Amino acid sequence: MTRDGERRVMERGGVVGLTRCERMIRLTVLFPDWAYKPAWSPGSRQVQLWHFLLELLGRGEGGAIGWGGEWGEFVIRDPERLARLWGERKGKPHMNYDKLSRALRYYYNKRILHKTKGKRFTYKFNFSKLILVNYPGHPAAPGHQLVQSGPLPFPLLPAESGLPLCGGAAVQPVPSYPLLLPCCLPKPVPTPRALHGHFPFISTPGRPGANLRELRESALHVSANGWPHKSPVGWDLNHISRSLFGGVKQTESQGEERRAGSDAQMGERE
DNA sequence: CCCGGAAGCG
DNA sequence: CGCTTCCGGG
Repeated sequence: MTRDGERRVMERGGVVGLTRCERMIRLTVLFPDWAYKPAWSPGSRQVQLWHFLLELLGRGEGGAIGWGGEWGEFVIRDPERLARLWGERKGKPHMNYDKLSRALRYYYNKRILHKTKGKRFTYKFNFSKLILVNYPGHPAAPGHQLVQSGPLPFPLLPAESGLPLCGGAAVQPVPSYPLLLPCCLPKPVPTPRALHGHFPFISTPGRPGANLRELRESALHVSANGWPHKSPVGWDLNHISRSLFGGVKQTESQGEERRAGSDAQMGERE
């Protein structure tokens, strides 16, 4: 005997027999498979550093790196060891923390990371720029590898409310319909001003039992696996990557750097 | 430690 | 493009 609405809510969406809490926690980060293809295989790109970091963080890789502090904050406990692991992954045997941290600093402009000042070896993910896939089912979508699952200290925020839906120890109540969808903003954005600084998520209209796949495809032009189509014209991962991270050189010549509120609350603000 | 410019590489 | 390497400066 179960509480109504707590179980079997989203079978069509891919969730079978999970409680609401389980669904809420079973948020998953998926990376495209090119991130794990060896560098020499055709059509592959190298793993990026932030992939690697999330991978280690998700595994609870003891010692070298771990979550700490606020949501999205992580501490590098053993910098040289982390650098060694990173160097092994990239085939750069002379990697060290000095070089790795330079790579991290390049993420500042791209707004993937920023530094939490005062705390040594402590950085913070800007999750509003990361592609997260709310994929509640166990098997990873075809073409993907599961790199992290389980409780995430991710500050997942619905685009409109700005309230955290799920985060680490303190889990907030969550609606019983699909939470978030991966949002890779299409290239011709109708209202760039309104979307500027928003989270790369779209929350569903609150239809219980709504079909995730339908919503994804209709609203976001992504395939069933949650990632965008490799459409003939410029809608592949290169463009996604550019539209999310690229082209943010941000010359502060005008002092017009003020971003629209929603992004600032997880980015610049403390 | 942390920051970013500069150059170079695949 | 996403680092890697190197480095002067704070």
